[in-house]
Formats: sequence, structure tokens, C-alpha cells
Amino acid sequence: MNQPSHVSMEDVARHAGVSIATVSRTLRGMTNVADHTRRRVLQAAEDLSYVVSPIASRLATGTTGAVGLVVPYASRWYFGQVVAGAESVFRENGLDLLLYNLGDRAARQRFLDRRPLRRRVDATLVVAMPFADAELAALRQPGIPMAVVGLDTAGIPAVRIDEAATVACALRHLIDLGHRRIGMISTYADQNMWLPVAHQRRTSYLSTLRTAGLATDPELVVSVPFGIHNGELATQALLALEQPPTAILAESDELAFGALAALRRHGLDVPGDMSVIGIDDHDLSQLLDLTTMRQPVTEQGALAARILVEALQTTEGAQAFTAPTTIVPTTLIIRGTTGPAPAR
Amino acid sequence: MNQPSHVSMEDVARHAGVSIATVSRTLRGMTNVADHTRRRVLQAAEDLSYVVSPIASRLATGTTGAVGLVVPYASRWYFGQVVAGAESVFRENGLDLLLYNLGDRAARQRFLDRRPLRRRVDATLVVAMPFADAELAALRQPGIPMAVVGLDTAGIPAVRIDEAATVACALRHLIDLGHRRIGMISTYADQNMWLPVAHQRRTSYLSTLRTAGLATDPELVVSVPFGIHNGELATQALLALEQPPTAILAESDELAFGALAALRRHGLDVPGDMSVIGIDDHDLSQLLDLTTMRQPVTEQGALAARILVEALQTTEGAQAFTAPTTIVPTTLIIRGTTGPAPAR
DNA sequence: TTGTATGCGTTATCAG
DNA sequence: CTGATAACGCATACAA
Repeated sequence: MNQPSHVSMEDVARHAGVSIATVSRTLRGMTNVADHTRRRVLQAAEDLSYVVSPIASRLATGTTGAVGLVVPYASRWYFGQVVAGAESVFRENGLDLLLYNLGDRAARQRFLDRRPLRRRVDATLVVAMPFADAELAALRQPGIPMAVVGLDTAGIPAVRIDEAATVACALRHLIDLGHRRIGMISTYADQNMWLPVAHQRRTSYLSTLRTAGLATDPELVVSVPFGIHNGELATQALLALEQPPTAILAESDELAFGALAALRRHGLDVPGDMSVIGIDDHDLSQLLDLTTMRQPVTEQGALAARILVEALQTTEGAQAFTAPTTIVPTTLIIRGTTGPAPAR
Repeated sequence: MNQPSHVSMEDVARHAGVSIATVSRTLRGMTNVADHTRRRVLQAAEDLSYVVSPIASRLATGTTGAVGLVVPYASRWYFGQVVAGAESVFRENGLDLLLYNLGDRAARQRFLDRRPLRRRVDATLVVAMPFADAELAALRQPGIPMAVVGLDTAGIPAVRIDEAATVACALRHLIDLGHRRIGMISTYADQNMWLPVAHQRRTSYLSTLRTAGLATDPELVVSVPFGIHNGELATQALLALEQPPTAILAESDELAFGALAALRRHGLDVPGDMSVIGIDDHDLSQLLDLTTMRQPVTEQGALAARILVEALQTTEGAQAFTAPTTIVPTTLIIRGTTGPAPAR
């Protein structure tokens, strides 16, 4: 059908005057090969510019040499960072990275229906994708270690931040500045999926305020779809309240950016009239002088990848993989968007 | 070694009481299978929750079912967008996406040395990675179509914008506003690679000004590594000139962001004292009210992917693949950072 | 329409 | 240390 334009191991063997088995051994760096034979083989391979067929190799060994990376929105800042972090670790360990971007409903459904990962990867890394238990059960494969970054998922080791502590720290900062009426910009399920992180941060917001003895007015929490512009809209909603907050906690920096824009447009002074704090420490947060809770994003991707790589190395194959959840620390980065509550 | 926890086609065949060949035919949707047989097979596959081993399948067919996506900086905005655009197209066509992030020197070198794409992908998409001719020759594989987005590369179909026209349009906007002394923030080779786009935009800047009969003072072009902060530094340098420009063209929006920050810090009014224009229309550009040349980034990724998919479908296998370069249009988006040149 | 048999390119087992 | 040879799991030409 297609001409065998590839040189095969057999070609190399013939060229070197040895058996195919010897070629295989040599190329895999096994020690039980005579030095001069090894040289001949390597030379032959070089001459023919031969490379092993990873596919054939995998069929024979039973491993795929690849890992699956599943993300909801590959083009967003957070996910890009995680992907980059994970990629470098996988790459270092000779693993190929299969990227699955499940942002839109169709892609996600196809993924769940056809389960393209089956028999195709040695490990799977899920980034902040909320899967229902049933879905997850379908995705899991015996002997294929799986890890998740960004959120907890039943039975799967996670690498994430402490959402509650992070939110609490952010709010503590505002409270210490004298703020008593604090609004929150949150995200809600978009058409495709419900994001647990949003829920957690919202919940933490409420419980923290309650613990601090502050009122938790329901209208102080406004939920919008993700996006800078929606951060603006949410802020407008907060400003439209009869009794607006004096400070805003944004679920993520991108939403906070929108908040800053809205405030500026309303002619309000930040932080004079309104303080704003975000979560992430986005690349642009320093530029916008945004106070935020920094989380190490790239590192979380790398860390999760490392856990999987280790699992692959130790539990040769089909052992039950298990690892503890790793909590990475977040840091309060105080910049210019938070200040004392305005005297009223 | 590892227990064959997988059900194989043979298992399904036995379960359905047919031959393995029939199972194969059925599962691939071939028509020459009796209806009731087909049902039995599908039922058996369902019962055993069987999925074909893509690896075995590929060994048999000779195709890999995967494409390689090579990018220099996966975590940057531009590349994230391109990846997302390409991913969706590849995914729709049942192709797996192997991501290679070659940002750091070591990764790039490893990539060039070991050529992990060989025999592993059906097509390759390179995103704005400058490869020398020799490198490229090493990467190309007969019968494996290749495309590039973001820049021209000898002999490879590209999807990109018209750099010269884009820069010219941006400058025209400034000139029309009365600016006569226009600075440029450019990037230079970072430790790893030389980015041709930077060179092109710089060249276009010079020739456009020259054509317009404006002076092209060398010190008006300041080159820095990529990054927002470096955009700030570059701007400081421009401001420090004995005769600063009245407008700045930034090679990309991210650099422009830095410029805006620097100007603000210097207490300069934008666009009263200084106009700024970027290239990209980054997600945050609207927020920062940055005038810019918009380029369709996601679309370029999708377009290039589509070209490759088409090539795979038509030129069954090892034909010589060729396609024309596609130029996508850019648009001037006038926002608030450009205005009339200050009277002097 | 269905079954048989061979090949895909390696790895790995066993003799030698 | 080296060479046959049997898997690996599926696709497919060839027969039936």
C-alpha cells in the first residue's frame, strides 16, 4: 500500500552483518553485546539513519510511552502554565504528551464516549477537569496511574492549593484593612461543566466571613461566566447594590482585571474607594498592580507529572497506584489594589 | 511481564462466535458484514467493553493516527491560542496531538538530536519555531506533510499574517495622527533562538518610515527579550533619549503592556504625551484600551491543522505534499492609546 | 459474507 | 555473547 520507505531493524542487521536481535539489544543499550559488534551496529544504524519504530516497539513491550494530558481550556493562562510545567517533566523522561482539550461540550462528550486514552497512554494527568464519578470510573484503567491538578477527585492523587486557606488569607488581608463589607466575584457552570473550584472558593468565602463575624449578604456574591469582560459585568452589579461592598475578592485574577476596569470606568479610586484582590498571580497582575494570592501553577503541573513518572518507574505496570494529595502553598502578594477601608 | 488485562479482538471473536477478521471488519464499519453478525459482534465488544489497541492497529496499517505540534513557548498567550485552534481540528478528525514544547535550549537540542517525531506522526505542525535549513531537513520525513504557522520556512506551506503590511498599517495610523518620530520595541534572540518575526517587523518598521520620508533613527528601535517587564525597560530607554519619540510601536501587545506601565509610572499621559500601538489583540488589550493590529491567532492554528488534515486525506501516504502559503488578514483596532501627536 | 493466513517492526525467550 | 523464533494485536489479501 505505502512503500516501506522506512529502514527496518532487519536492514540494519544485514548492513552490520549480525542478527536482528543483536541490533535490538545494542540499540537499547543492553550490556551483553561485544564492543566491536556494538560499534558495527551503531555505525550501520547511523549510516542508514535508522530509528526504531516506536509503534512496533510498544506493541512488543506493552507500554505506550505516552501520557495523556486532559484540560478544559488549553488556551487560558492557568492551563497553559500547567501544561508547560507538566510537559517539561514528561519530556525529560522520554514520555510523549497527548493533549486533550475538552472545552466544548462536543469534545468532552466524544472523549467520554470513545475514551481515546484507553490502551494509548501509560498514565493520565487531568487538569482541573471535573468528572462525575461514573465518568471517572469509565476513564480509569487498571494499571494506568492517574493524577489530577487543581482539584480533588475521589480516589485520585491530587496536586492543588488549599482553597479554603487561600480564600481565608485573602479575606483576612481585607478584614485587617478594616473592610467589613466584602463582595465576591465568582464563576458559575458554563454550558459545559461545573467547576468545583468556583464552588469551593465561594463556600470558603462564606464560612470565613461568618467566622469573622461579618455579614454574608447573598447579593454580595455575584457569579458570572469566566472572562475578563464578565469580571467587569460582575463588578457593575456589585456597584449597583444599594449598599455596595468596600472590597472585592475575585475568584481569579482575570476576573479581578475586569473588576479594575469597571471601577476605573466608574471613576472610582482603587484602593481609595474600593479594594480588589485576586487569586493566581497572573502574568499581568504585577503590571496592573493587583494584590493577589499567588499560587505556583507551573510547579503544580510539574509536580503532578513527576508523581506519575515516579509511579511508572516503580510500580512496573499493573500495580495499584496510589499517592497522597499534595498541597502547594499560596502566598499573599500585596500590591496596590488593596488598602484601608474608606471611612464612611 | 504484565498480565494481559486487556481483552483482545480474539476474545471478542470468541465471545461472538465469529472470526477475528469479522470482528475487525465490523468494528471498522465495513459494509460487507451481515447485519445479524454485526449485531452479535458489537454486542460482544460492548459486553467485554473492548476497544481496539491503537498501537497494534497502527502497526498493521502503517499510519500513526497522530500529529506533532511543535511550539517554542507553550505557556505564552499566542501559542496557547494556536494550540487550542489546531487541537480542535485535529481532534475532530480523530488525530492525536503530540505536543512538543521546545522553549529551553536543552529541550530543543534533544528534539533535534533524537527527532522523536520520526515514525511517530502522520503530520507535523510547527508554530513559529525558527529552524535552520539543516535542522529542517533533518526533521522532514518523506510522506509526512508539514506546515508552519507564524512564519515562512523554506518549502513548507505556511499560515501567517503579512508582517510588512501589518506593521505598515500600524505605522500609517500613527503617521496619520501626526506622529513623525516613532519608536519601536522589538525583541532580540533570547538564549535559545532567533525569532524571525522580530526581524521582519523591525525591517518593515524601517522601510515603512523610510518610504514615508521619516527619519529612522537607530536609537528609536530598542530590542529586549520577550516579556511585559522588558517592555517597560525598553520604554524607559526610549524615554531617556535626548529626543524621545511621540509614539511607540510594540512588536507585540505584551510588550505594549509594559510600555503602558512604564509611561504611567513616569506620569505621562497616554495618548496625550505618547501614543502606543501593539500587534496581536491579546485578550487583555481591550481591557487596557490598547490600540493594536488584531491577528486571528486561533484561526491560524485551525487553518494550518485543516491543511494538514486535508493533505492526509487526499495524498494517501507518501505523495509529495505541497500547499500554498495562506496569508490571514490583520485589522487595525483603534482604542484609547493612540491619539494626535502632541504639539511641540 | 466469512474464515484463514500472513505481515507490520520490535521485544524477549531460549538455545547455542 | 549471539542467533533463531515466538509473541504483541490487529489489518488484509486470498480463499472458501
